Amino acid sequence: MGRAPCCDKANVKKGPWSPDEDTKLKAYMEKNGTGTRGNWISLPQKIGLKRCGKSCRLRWLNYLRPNIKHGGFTEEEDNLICNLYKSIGSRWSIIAGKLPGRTDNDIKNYWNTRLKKKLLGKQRREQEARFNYTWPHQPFALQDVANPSQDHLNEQESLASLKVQTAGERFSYDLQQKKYGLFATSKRSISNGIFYDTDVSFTQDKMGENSVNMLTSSTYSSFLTSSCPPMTSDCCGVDITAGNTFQELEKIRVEMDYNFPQQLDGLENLSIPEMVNCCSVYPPMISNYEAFQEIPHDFSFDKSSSIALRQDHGASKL
DNA sequence: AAAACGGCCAACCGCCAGGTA
DNA sequence: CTACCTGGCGGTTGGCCGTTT
Repeated sequence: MGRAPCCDKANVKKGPWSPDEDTKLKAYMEKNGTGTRGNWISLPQKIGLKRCGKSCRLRWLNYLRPNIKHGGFTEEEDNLICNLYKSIGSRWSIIAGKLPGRTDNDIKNYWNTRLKKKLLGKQRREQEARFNYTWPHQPFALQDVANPSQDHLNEQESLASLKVQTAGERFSYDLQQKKYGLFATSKRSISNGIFYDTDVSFTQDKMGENSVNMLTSSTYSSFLTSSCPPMTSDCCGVDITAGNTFQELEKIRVEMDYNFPQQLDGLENLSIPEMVNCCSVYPPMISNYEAFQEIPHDFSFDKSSSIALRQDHGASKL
């Protein structure tokens, strides 16, 4: 049983507001203000609008109220939004609070349609300059688990024995987006030179009874070191991040394609090696704000092996 | 010329926290 | 204390419109 609707949906107008409706709402608000609790719900009836109270509130706050600015974001505003997003994420109302005359909705739209791309492009250029490396062209970072010194084996020859050594952050549950599928890593931390991607990939309650169960995993720890055991999980399943073979990943991808076709984020057309390549090093193709965080500065990129290394811990390849 | 595509943005949806009866 | 209600919020949708094919 769902919760009761806030208004009678059948008798409520939806869609764009007419000038007449705007005039009525504006006149009332300028005369009375929002006042006390309960005003929005009862307001449409008072002024003869066939609108939901929440719709009136939104229209007033985002469009009709005085001193609202639309469009024409300045460079200063761009920088402020980017910096705030990096530090607090998608807290649009708080960000809007720092930008007089801007609404959270406007800022959200502006971020999603323009600023995100702008910032990502800038970050990518900076990182390419820093590593003197062009991101999309790195070869796969593979390792023969039985013989760790043998990087770059031909995956066609021994695919089954090759394990994905790279980040795998595409396969995760995005805590920000609350979505399953191929998304940026949910949380990354570094300890003793080892990266940990905390990925809640699939859980039983969301997957449904006919789906495979996959679990919370701590990526690199699973085979790079025994000192950091994988995180525990209350459901058993398959670790779909680092440590999986390509064949295992391919199987998972097919499952995901079937169960979550909307959420593959464009990667469904890539081969598994391409997908892994896509997310093997920063910057991943992001969907949440953590991907905009600074790369730790003790991080370098080994162009010969295309593996990211922490400078003080060369043995801990990623 | 028209169909397809993609960007933009207003508006909607549903969840949640906090206030109130 | 608790159930209910409202406002606030972030994510998402859908329609409009300009551009490309």
